Amino acid sequence: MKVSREQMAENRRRILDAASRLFRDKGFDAVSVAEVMKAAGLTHGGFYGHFNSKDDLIAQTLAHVLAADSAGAGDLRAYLDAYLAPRHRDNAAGGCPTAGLAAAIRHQTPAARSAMTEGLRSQIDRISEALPDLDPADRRRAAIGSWAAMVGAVILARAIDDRALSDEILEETRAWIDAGISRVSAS
Amino acid sequence: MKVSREQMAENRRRILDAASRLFRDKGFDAVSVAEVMKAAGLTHGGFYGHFNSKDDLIAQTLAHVLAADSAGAGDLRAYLDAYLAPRHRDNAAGGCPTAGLAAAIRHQTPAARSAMTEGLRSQIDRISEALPDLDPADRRRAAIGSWAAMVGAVILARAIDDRALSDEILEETRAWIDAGISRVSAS
DNA sequence: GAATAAATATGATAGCCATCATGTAAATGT
DNA sequence: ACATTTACATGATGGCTATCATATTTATTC
Repeated sequence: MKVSREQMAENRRRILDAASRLFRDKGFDAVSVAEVMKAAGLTHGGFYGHFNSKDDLIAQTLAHVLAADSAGAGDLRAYLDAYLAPRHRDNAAGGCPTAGLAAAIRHQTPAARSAMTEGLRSQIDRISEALPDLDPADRRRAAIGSWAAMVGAVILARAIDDRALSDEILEETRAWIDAGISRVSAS
Repeated sequence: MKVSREQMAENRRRILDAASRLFRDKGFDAVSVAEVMKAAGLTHGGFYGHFNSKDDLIAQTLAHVLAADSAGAGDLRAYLDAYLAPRHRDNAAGGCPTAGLAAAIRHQTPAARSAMTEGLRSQIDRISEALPDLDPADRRRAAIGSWAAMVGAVILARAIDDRALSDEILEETRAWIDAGISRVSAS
């Protein structure tokens, strides 16, 4: 049955939100279109009224979730603490989309890669701005190196089955980044 | 037709090698059993004489490739330079299995996760040993932080479609790690 | 060297999933 | 109010793929 304009807009948002969580949780391939629609409270039939294909959904979901991710790095230390924490590691569905999806984007369409590119660019800028006032080149370097370590650490921590080692990866990476940032601020 | 013992052993090796390259290149889901067998010069029929399932192949391939990966970190600076290089980024099929597969292991069987855990453990030890002689705790921290950044940087560099930004991610991460290691050695 | 065992080939099968076709009912515009 | 549009539901369909069944051919064993 037909629904109102606003209802349709809300449905679209629900689909994107559901897809975002499911993709982060299980990966692009392990989530079916029907599963996403069901999680959004609909059936699979209406899907192609909103998106051209599953690939299109993936690209739009990425743009959606990477844009929403814009919050965060105001207080860098607090962001670091929350990011490199067991709670974040254990909450992929609600966690950072970059940590959850970046590795899979290599195998996606150009539109998806493009969304990731813009998301990464703004994330680097955001972290850079949160760093202490110094030589812009040093800030950018620290932002890139720190972000790579954050994403890598969460990916590694999620990949292994040894809780103690996983916790250690998070904590030592946190301390390592912390020391690196202090080094920059102190120079 | 039946083949000799040694032929069978070589076939098994060929299957694992082919699987290793294909999985790194395209991901676990995008590679079919038949594709692996064909790349190994066989047909799909013989597969279940070597492995119990595709999941079994994945777990054994991981153990195989992570063990073979043992080389590397003798000269840490050289390893870093080669790892965080466009050539490595562009050669996923022949590159580091951790960078190529770690993120996907979250969705695999316990056996696969276990193989990854041991691989990560020994990689951290290897990097740690290659670091300058200092407080063991500092060495371990530097090894973990550096490895997280290396893996993260290659994953990010592969995810985006802007060559210049991708190159920058690699180079700045390299410089950032380099500075971090120097800091440890100098302390 | 005959008999047996076994590795691989060829050829199903069954299930999942993206996508399409069609029906239906409610919203929108006049 | 009526006609029309349209968002979504239900119900195919075709392709892919993991896995299994059976045949074939050759190593291994006695």
